Amino acid sequence: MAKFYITTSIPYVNARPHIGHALEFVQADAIARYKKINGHGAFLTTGTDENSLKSVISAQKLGISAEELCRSNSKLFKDMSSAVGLSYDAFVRTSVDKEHMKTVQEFWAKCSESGDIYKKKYGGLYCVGCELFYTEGELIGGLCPEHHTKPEFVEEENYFFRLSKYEKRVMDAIEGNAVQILPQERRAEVINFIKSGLEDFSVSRSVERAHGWGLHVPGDDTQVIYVWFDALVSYLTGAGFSRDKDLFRRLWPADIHVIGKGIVRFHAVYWIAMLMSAGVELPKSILVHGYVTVDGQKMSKSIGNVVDPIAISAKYGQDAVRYYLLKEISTFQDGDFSEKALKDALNNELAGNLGNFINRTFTFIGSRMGGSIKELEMDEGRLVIDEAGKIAAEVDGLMARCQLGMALMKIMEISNIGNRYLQSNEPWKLADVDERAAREVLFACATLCRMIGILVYPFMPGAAERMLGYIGEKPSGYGKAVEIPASFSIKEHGILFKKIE
RNA sequence: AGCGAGGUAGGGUAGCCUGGAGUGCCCGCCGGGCUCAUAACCCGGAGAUCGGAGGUUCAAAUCCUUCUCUCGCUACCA
Repeated sequence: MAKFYITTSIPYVNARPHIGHALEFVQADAIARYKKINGHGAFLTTGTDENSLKSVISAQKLGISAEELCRSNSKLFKDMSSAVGLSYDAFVRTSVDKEHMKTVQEFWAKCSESGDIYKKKYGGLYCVGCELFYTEGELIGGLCPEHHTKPEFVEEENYFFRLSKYEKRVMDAIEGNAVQILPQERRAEVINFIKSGLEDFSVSRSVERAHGWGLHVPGDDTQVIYVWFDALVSYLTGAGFSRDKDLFRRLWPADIHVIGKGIVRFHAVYWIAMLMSAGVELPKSILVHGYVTVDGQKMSKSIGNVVDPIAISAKYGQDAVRYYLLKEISTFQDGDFSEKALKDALNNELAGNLGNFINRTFTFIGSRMGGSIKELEMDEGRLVIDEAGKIAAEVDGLMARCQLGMALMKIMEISNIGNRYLQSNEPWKLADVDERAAREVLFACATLCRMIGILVYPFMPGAAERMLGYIGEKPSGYGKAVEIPASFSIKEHGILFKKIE
């Protein structure tokens, strides 16, 4: 049975979800839905990363327990998932999910059995205020960039992971595209990084330094597992690593990890080596998106321009937000979010162009054709359908390469073709002179509407379902998009996208 | 500093690999048309020395060299 396993990264819970998180969720979801609808039995895992020291510190600042902070913020991420329509199959909460804890410890044990985990003294410049180690380069004038105090040298015995041992094998996996990294620039970055040599890294912290928060190292109560080691393993947890061996065998290896550019190394180097060590198959690809600015500025609390995806979805609708994120923001590069641009996209492109095309077609069939229309010999209509069909094929090709924005742009072209076709043939005039010719135009337009509905489903599932519902259909595989139905019978239809303001 | 990516009309992009009239798309702007439709839609127009300079070529946004500017990565940091 075909399968497709896809993951999002699991966000930290020390802050609320922002539009950047939404971008990643929506990208992953669009790919997952595309696969699902085309018969690939997609399975999507997401979750929240809760075992970080930052959870404790943020909770302290708020005067609540870490458990409470994790619970409430994790819920916000779940809320955001429904707000943007992320159709996940597993949601891993790393601090409460028993399966996850079990998986992490099993995974740790496997790496340990391979002889890749050992104890070593680790010393570094430690800022008591931040409760973090800093590298020389991060300090400003030898002082902590946050607190402007001089960090002290602290030594601690930690467990280390033998990353160095896997240098060559990781390089081979990346260079040989056993693990494919998209886009190419990121792949080059990773290769460059590996070339500079891989050093072992610390995979545990003392319980004191972690404030007792986090998962214990198996057989050592004085140490907790480093958050990265823990968070990455959530991908296995979601797939059923220790819960359901059959499921795991079917799902793993992951087909795509969708991540942000800031965490490429952890996935493309650390994670790959960890999996090698544990004797688990490698993920097939890693899709790296960029960061989102807001009105041209970096999002930050101090500027106060952090965009809340839940609120924005409530205001403009899930489909419009998904449309904007997927089309206006490049799949791979940084992009900008502005509420004005979102509103313009909704009003002009979704309502004006797409929604209006659907509406004028179906309304006309309703008022002049008695609500239904049968296939007939077509001449120009056939050409128009073929032209749109070519675009549909291109969309499929773009999706296969995860070119989401381009694919969506192509779909919108079909709506353009439809509007143009209507305008140049004027069926509202034609119907009085040549009823058959008018029917041909409308039949072709209805075919385009259906095509759009099927193609657009991964991007805007809600709108697609409504669109197809007007003709009594449900979303289906892309192969069906180019079929020409024997007839259309228009059910009641409403306004697909309402303009705002 | 090293490595990587990029600089195309007011803004955002595609085209570059596999040279062939600046070719396309979205937003914005100007003019016209239409009235089936969500004051939507359609057509036309203005606006670019395709970052600068050299070179290869009958021909360069596209290939080569160089300069310049922007951005990313350079280890324990979501």
